[in-house]
Amino acid sequence: MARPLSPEKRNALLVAATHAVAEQGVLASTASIARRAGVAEGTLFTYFENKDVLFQELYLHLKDELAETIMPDYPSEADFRLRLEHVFQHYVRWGVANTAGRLAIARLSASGQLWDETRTKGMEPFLAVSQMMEEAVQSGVLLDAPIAFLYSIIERIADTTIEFVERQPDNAERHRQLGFHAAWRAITP
Amino acid sequence: MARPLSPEKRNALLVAATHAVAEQGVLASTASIARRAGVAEGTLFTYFENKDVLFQELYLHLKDELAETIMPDYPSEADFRLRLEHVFQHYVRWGVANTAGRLAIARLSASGQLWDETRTKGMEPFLAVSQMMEEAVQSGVLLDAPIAFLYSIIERIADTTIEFVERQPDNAERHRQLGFHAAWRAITP
Amino acid sequence: MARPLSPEKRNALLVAATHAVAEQGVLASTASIARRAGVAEGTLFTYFENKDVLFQELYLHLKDELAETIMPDYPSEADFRLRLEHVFQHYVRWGVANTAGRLAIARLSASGQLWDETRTKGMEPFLAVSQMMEEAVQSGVLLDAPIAFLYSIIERIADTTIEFVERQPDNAERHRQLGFHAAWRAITP
Amino acid sequence: MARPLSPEKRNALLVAATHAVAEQGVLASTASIARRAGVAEGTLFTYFENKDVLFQELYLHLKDELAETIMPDYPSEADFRLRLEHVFQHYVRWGVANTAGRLAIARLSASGQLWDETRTKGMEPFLAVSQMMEEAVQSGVLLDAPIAFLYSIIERIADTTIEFVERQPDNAERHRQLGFHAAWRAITP
DNA sequence: TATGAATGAGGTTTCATTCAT
DNA sequence: CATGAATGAAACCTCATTCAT
Repeated sequence: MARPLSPEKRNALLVAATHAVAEQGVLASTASIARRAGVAEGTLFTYFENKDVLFQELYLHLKDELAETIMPDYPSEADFRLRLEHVFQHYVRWGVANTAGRLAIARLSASGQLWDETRTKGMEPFLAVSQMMEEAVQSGVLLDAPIAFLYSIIERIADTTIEFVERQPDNAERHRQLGFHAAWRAITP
Repeated sequence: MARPLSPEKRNALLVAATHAVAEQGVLASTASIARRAGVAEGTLFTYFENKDVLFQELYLHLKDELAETIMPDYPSEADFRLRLEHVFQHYVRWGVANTAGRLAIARLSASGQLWDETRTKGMEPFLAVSQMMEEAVQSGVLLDAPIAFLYSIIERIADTTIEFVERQPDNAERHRQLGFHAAWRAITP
Repeated sequence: MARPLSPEKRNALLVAATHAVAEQGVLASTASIARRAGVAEGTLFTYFENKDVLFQELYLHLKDELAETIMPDYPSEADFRLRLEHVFQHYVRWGVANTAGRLAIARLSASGQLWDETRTKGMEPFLAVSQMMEEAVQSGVLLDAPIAFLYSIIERIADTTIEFVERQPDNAERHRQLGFHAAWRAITP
Repeated sequence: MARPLSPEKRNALLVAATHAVAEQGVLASTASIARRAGVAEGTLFTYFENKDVLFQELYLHLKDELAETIMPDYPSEADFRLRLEHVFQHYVRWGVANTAGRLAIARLSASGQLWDETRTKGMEPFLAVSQMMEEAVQSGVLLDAPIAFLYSIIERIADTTIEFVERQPDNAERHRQLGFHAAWRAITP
């Protein structure tokens, strides 16, 4: 079966794309991404049909990575607050440890080049979280609002928290607590 | 460069750029912007040195527009909560009435093409707000956190609010109240 | 109105394309055509939307050129044989004087890249000829066959004649007479 | 190169190439030909040194196929007219039954990519025909002209005949007679 | 030998910018 | 100053060919 498609090469391309997009946004050239990944320009196109598709797959890859940080030891039995704090703090942890990934997601998300379908697919791995929030809304623990609204608020406050942890790493712990408290207060009655 | 002959033309270019960037992000071509503005391709470059500069000036222009919505009847004598609510609700009002402008700001802000200097300049018209927040922190009304952190949270919750008002215009009033309450609770002890 | 599109430049591009296509067929690169025409690579695309369109327009341009050789002093009052001989001999004259043009037409025509619409349009300037042939068929001077069939035969014999005139220029006159006699006998009962 | 392992594969490639060239001319990609033949991209190059060589061999292969239709029961003892009619009608028969092959020959022949050597080689299997014509010229049955000229005329009229038989299959017989009569009249005094 | 991923030169086209009009 | 044709670097992508498997 000749040389099989190499997962390492595909990964190298995604990593290269992550950094390129983090730095230059969607203006990053396919040539620069290939160079960074250490493959020929043409090779990029055996792994990704075209630049647009590369961006969609990159977004999904990063979301999956994030999900893998958050979901594995998600405490599905704990109380709502602990579960949310788990999500929040793991989100922040990933964001801090993964500046490029976080930036790339933000750049792609706001670029105007992301397909609706991609955005929707990117939410799938977090299904358990939104289900939990739905329950929490019904039980009166969370504000009576669309969960997308509540989720969005948490996400935004987490993003802000990440930024401040990065700006002042010494105060990391304080910002993370501040951040979660703000988020929790924001979405509870 | 200093005082171009036609403020109308400059404005038409900024309006065109707003819509083009809202739709296609920084990949919008200068030609498409000029066409939209009803001027020749080359004319764009007599009003803006190059594409990068156009983007910086567009960002500042939009921030100024936003400031003009928020600041004129800012109730500098009212209590902190009222002042903040003024800012929040006017921000939301502008955002809802100015989808393209809001999107363009978001796209530029996350594009990786915005200069730090531009970002800083964009905050100047809102000086009174941050001063107020600083006082509020000192007087214990707001959380003891960097005001940039608090401001960022408000901004993000306001953005989220705008999105939901746009998605469900019928529930506009409810979302605006929900939004402000969430923001207020998030940043107060 | 700035610099107007230059007919000279457009013509230079068509001439360059004629020679490039005559030499290398549709594999001729747009870059090589632009270089030959003495313009920048990008300029080609301000005159022709893309390579395909260039080829269609080139074909029509060459057909027009041919028509201008044949049609101006077309003896519409002469008898059928004289009229046909006029067409035949002028066709041959143009072909001999215009090797590149003739080759380019042949290459394009057999390339599989020519649109049906283009082929149809290319026949318009020769309307008077096909009308004459139709009359001649009805009056019994020509074979009772589709005129397209008859026309095609004349064309092919003329092409063959051109080739032999080119191979043996000394026998030009003889070949031209031979060619027309063959054609005339072929299509008359 | 000399004796490839699988004549079936080589043949599949030639058949695939015939159809690909008939449809897209010399712009047909080697990948598309390989796919059509049901072999891997690289395999094409174990059977044909490169794309150019593939085209030359394809042309010769098709000419051989044509020769095999015409030559086997060539009536070498019949009179000139019958012999020529045999050639003409078998040529037409092959062309009608082999649209792709006929088109491929035409595309290659006019592509500008065919080597002179290839064109010459392609005429070899028809040697008997040109010898017969030479005799016929000498005996005064055919026009006193270069036999290449006469042959070319027959070929062109046969091509035209094929086209019209394809366009109007109902009139096949009529067109074939019309065609041969035209050809015969064209080349006899 | 057959496969198809890998390569990178080169193809077409876009586009920011310049400059003749 | 306004125009838009002209420019050519550079973008994306294709594709003939090579080569590891």
